[in-house]
Amino acid sequence: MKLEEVLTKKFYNRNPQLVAQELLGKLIVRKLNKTILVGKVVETEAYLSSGDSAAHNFKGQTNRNKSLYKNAGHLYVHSMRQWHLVDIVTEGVGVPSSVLIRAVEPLEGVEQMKKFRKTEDLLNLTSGPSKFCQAFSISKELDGVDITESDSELFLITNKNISSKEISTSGRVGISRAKDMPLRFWITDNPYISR
DNA sequence: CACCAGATCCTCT
DNA sequence: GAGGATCTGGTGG
Repeated sequence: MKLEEVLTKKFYNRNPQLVAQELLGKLIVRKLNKTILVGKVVETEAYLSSGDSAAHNFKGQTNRNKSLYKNAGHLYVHSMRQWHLVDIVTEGVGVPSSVLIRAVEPLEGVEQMKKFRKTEDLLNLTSGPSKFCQAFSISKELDGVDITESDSELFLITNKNISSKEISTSGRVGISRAKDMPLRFWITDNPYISR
């Protein structure tokens, strides 16, 4: 059995609450021309396919959110003011649910991340959804990309499992509607959590 | 075409 | 903890 495996469509093709929790502790790998960046996922949020007024699909499909309607394991990259945010699509084609990557712990390629972020502060490199996108050079070019192949520009691999006892939960942050749904998950006491 | 909301970040108090 | 910077897509006239 291999120690590391690329997370497959099967992994992502489940409800977003479950995927959001199971993504914690997984390694996210970004392949660039000359560098490989690796981080450990430490904070996520789930967005639901229906009944979730904070989700971008709440009012139906538009040009902006069309990637959410793709199959499990595609990226949905959108812009927030001058920044970017990235979700991984969960569940099947036409079911627009996803998991937002809110924070990771930098593991490899830290020097490159510092350049992208224009800071030397390790704790400030990836401790927020747009900080992470900056550090990992994620922008609209990756919108709609399939990340279930090991030759993807971005993919996730298995890692030591996080037990449910190490996971904390709260309402999602930075949104004005559906604030109270307990859909934010993070690894308790990890120093790279946002806010 | 104008308006506005928004899954953020950064710099001060 | 508050306020400003600053950009893009959606909606309506």
